[in-house]
This record gives sequence, structure tokens and C-alpha cells, in this order.
Amino acid sequence: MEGGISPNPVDTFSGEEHQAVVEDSITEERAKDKPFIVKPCDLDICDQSSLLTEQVLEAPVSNFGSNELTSLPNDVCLLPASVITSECLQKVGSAGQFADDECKLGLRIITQKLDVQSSGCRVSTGCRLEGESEKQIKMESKIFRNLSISSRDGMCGPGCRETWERKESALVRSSNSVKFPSCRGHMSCCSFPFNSEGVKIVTRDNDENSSRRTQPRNANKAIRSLARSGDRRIRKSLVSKYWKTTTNLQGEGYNSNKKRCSFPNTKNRYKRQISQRDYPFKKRKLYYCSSAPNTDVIVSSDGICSLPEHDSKAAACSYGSALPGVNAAPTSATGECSPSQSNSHVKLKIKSFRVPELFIEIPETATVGSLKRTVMKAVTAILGDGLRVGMLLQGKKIRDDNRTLLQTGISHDNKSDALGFTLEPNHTQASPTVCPEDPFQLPRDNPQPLARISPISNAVQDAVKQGNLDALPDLMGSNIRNFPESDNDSAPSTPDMSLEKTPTGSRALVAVPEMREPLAIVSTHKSKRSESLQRRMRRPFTVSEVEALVQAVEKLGTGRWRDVKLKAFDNVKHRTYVDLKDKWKTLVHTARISPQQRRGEPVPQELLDRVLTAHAYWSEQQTKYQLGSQAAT
DNA sequence: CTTAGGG
DNA sequence: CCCTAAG
Repeated sequence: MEGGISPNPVDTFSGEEHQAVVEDSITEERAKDKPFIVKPCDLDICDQSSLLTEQVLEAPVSNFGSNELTSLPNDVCLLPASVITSECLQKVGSAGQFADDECKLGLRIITQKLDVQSSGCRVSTGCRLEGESEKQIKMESKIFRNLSISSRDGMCGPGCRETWERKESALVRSSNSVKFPSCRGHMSCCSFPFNSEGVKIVTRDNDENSSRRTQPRNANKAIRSLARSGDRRIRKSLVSKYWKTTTNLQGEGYNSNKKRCSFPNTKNRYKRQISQRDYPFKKRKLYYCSSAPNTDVIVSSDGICSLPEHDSKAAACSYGSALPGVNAAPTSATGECSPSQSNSHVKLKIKSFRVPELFIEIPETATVGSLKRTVMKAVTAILGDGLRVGMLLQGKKIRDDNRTLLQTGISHDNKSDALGFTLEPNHTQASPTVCPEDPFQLPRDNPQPLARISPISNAVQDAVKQGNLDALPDLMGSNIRNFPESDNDSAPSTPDMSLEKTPTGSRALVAVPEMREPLAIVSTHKSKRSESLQRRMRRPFTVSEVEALVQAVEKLGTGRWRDVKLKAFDNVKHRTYVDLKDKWKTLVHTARISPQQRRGEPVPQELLDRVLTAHAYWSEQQTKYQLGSQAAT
């Protein structure tokens, strides 16, 4: 677990001095219900020639209690970890707008934790800076520091730990170079395709493993095409979610990190991307590493109940207004905190939310200002959409908001760990925060849940899939159900409970008073931007799909994929005509090889025969046509 | 945007 | 599936 992780929080600092500073400054604000202090401050590191340590830790921190930054409307926001991303960033973001139009805004998020001294605690603070535009800024010795405090390891769930481990990634700024040792725990990859002025920002999906692309291709079309058409879309990619500066630039921590991190030669690719500025950035699977739920949730029958009664109710209600219907149920035996009603109530304790990460990839030659701006853009872009809550049960995403908890399988006697909550971007909201001329701004497309989950086979998911299923052509017949097990693309359209819809949703989260482990990390979730950068999820063709394809091709031929699409796969968003063309290609290949060499779901020989037949026929037709046209000329 | 092909 | 060149 050492992978780039500093076992001792203090290691990330230059010494006890800083530790002390942090401690002191935090003490005042320390409060259980105020795990975080989010405060935009006028931290202008641009003119500093000294180590950031001072500015980051002393100046800002000291200001917390002194109201020196009263110029900002929301200069101090106390927020629980659960909302660090949404609320915090929003606050910060909005404040930032007021703070300084010159973009000399320093965003600082300090996590307060009571157990700083406890073993396993890690202290770090996030410093997100928004800077001037292209102006080259000299800050030879500036350091960005990421600072946050985690709780005791013992209190952290797996996900939590991972989160913190990744924190180790640091950004070290020294001399004229910016290093992004983005080692993230066990993750073995980091990429820093820095080249010129390009900047990439990508938010990494926590569930990227599930290799799911949320956005239906069609939905992306506009964007993609837009991008393709040579727009000024700037591609941002991932790099490191945490930018930390270590006072000891040459410190072991840094070096070790550096060693551990390989810097894949993404230069070429980056170059290409820059030049094209349009195509989805191909994220490597290496990035997909986290599969843990975003939250540590305890659904208990053992009396754990950290939510105030009203919150519990609210939460319950927001999950489908199911409980009201269950009236006769007796109070759970262990319901110490159970509401005074006779219903069976599910008691939830959301220990914390782990939010998605924000990766930023920026050339070493980029200016500090551009980096700041980049971060700001990313943050504001996310903020614009707000967040919504997602829910996982047994690792599967629950999309049907209308189901009752019972129907979904959540009952008062549920086992813990079954539930998971996620904060997802809520793309239904308009975002007014982004500057119009912002070159980094991306079009807002459909919602992109932060957390992807693996195929959902649950009945709960069926409803979600309806859209696609319904779209299937009748020729699919009864095989309709065989279609892509998980059409996650439909997720966005699912009326997930959103913060707006569930008045108590966000409030409840905020209300959690005893957040002992502020796991929340300052980061942005995946934005539309990244969406298009992600590889689509693999969706093997089902037999029925193959049949539909074959049938369509038999009739239309092999050169009219668009028509094929329209005929047999219209409304099947995730199958593009290119996909169909590719599939036909593979079908032909499959049909030609021996059955033993075939992989995947076996395609009935009958279909393969038809494939060959149709292929031969249409090839002949094409040949004839070509010969004919040649003769004509 | 579509096609057609290579990767 | 992705990415492109071409049309």
C-alpha cells in the first residue's frame, strides 16, 4: 500500500512547523458539523518568491478566523464532507467570480479533521488556483499544495483509503517545471503528455472500470461533430487530481513518486489531439482503477443511525416514497434511532461521499495562470450542472426512483455495505457560471453519472432499459431481452433523484453532523467533456441483433449502413451504422473461420451462412456495378 | 454525414 | 470499438 503513499501525513509537509500551523488554524473552526472550510481567498501566489508553504498554510489559514477576506461574499463556507464537491465548489466557484475578475483567485479547501494526530490521518489541503490568462507567470519556487485531512484509517472504508492514498499524487512546482507525480496508490499509471499549450482536463470516473460510457453516441454526435469541425475545443485530459507541493521538492516523497510514475509517451498522441482537437481522448484502461462505491454507507439494523429523524425520513422518501405505504410494519427491534412510526425504517448512515477525481493534464511549459484557469474552468463547469445523488445496491446502480426501498431490496434488516451512494453530475441544470469565452468550456451534454456500474441485471434496471428496448425493431422479436445486458447509456435519461427533486437530499447530506471521515475530496466529476473522451462500453452483439443485422443487410446490401441502421437499429442508440458495418465485417470473418476459433456468444451457423451468402451476393452486385460504371466510361 | 478500411 | 481518409 505504499505505492506512492506517504504513510505519515507529516511527510507531505516540510515539517512539524506546518503541521502545527495547520493544527492551530483549524482548531478554531473545528467543529463536528463543520468538517470543511471552504474558502476562496485572495491568494495570489504569483508574486511570491518564497515557498508556497507560507502562503498556503499560513496566510490563508490564519485568515480563517480573522475575516480578512470579507470581500468575498462566500469567503467562508463550512460544509460537511458529503457535499464538499457540490456545495464547496459552488461556493468557491461563485465566490471566485466575485473575488477577482482577474482570475487571481485562490481556492482553498481545507479539510478539518479532529484526528489529525491520529495514526493514519493524512493532512493535505487543496489549493486550486485560477489565474490569469496566458501571461507567463514566474514562480520558480511556487508550490501547489494539496492539503486535506483524512480521518483515521480505521474509520475509513476501502474506498476511503484508496482515496487518500491517491492523494499522494502531488504537483511539484520547482524552477520552471511542473511535475505532476500523479501516482495514485496502486494505480500504476500516470500520464503527462505535456506539450505545448494544450491543456486537458478529465475527470476520472470512479467506476470507470465498468467501462461504461454514459453518453449515447447520438447524444454525443452533436458534440463530436462540433468538435470535429475544427472548433476551438480544448482537450483536457487527466493527469492528477491532486496537486500537492511539497516543500521539500527534492524530498524523498517526490522522488519516489516520480520514480513510481511512468510517464507514458503520450506526446505523440497529445500532439495529435491538439492538432485535431476533436476526437475523444482515448483513455487507457489503466485509469480505470477504482471500483469501490463512492460512499461508505451503512444500512443498519444494528442501531446505527446518524441521520436526524427528519433526515432519515426525507432520505427514505426521496428514494421512492415507498415507506409511507408500509404501515403495519413494526418498528425494527434494533431501531434505536428509528422514527417513532410503526413502519419499518431503513436506517442509513452515510459516512462519507467519495467524489470523483479531477485530473488535469497540462504541459510543463504552461503558465501558472493557465493552470489556474484550467482548474477553475473545470470546477466551474462541473458546478454548473450541480450534482445529484446516485445509489448503488450491491454494486448495482439503482435507477428506478419510483421503486420502494423494499422493492429495491433495501429493508430495515438489510446488511450493511449493500448500499452505496454517489454524487453524480446533474446535467439537467443549466450552468451559468462558465465564462462565455471560456475556451475550455465544453458543451453540456447529457448527464454523466460519475459512477459507472457494471451491467445491471436487476429487474430494477429493466425500466431503465426500456427506452432502448422499446426502440428495438419488431424483428427482434422475443429476443429483445437478449439485447445488451446493460445499456448504461440510458442512464442519463433516467430521472435519477436529483438534488433539486429531493429537497431533503442535499440538505440531508449536509446535515450529517458527525462526519468523522471527510472523505470528500475536491475534485470534479466527469463532465461532458470527458464523456466524449471515453471509450464506449463494449457491447457484444446479441444473437437477435445479429439476426436483425443480417436480415437488414440481406435486403439492403453491404454498402448502405446508414439504411441498415435505420431499418434495423433505429432507436438503438448505441449501435451506429459504423458499428453495424464493423459487426458485419466481423460476422463475415467469423463465418469464415472455424467454429473453434470463434469467440463470444456463438452465432447460429444458420445466421453465419446467411452472412456469407449475403456478403457474396452483395459483393457481386458491387462488382457488377463497378464494372458497369467502368464500362460506361 | 457516410463509407470503407485499417488498427 | 476506434480512427481516418475520402467523397
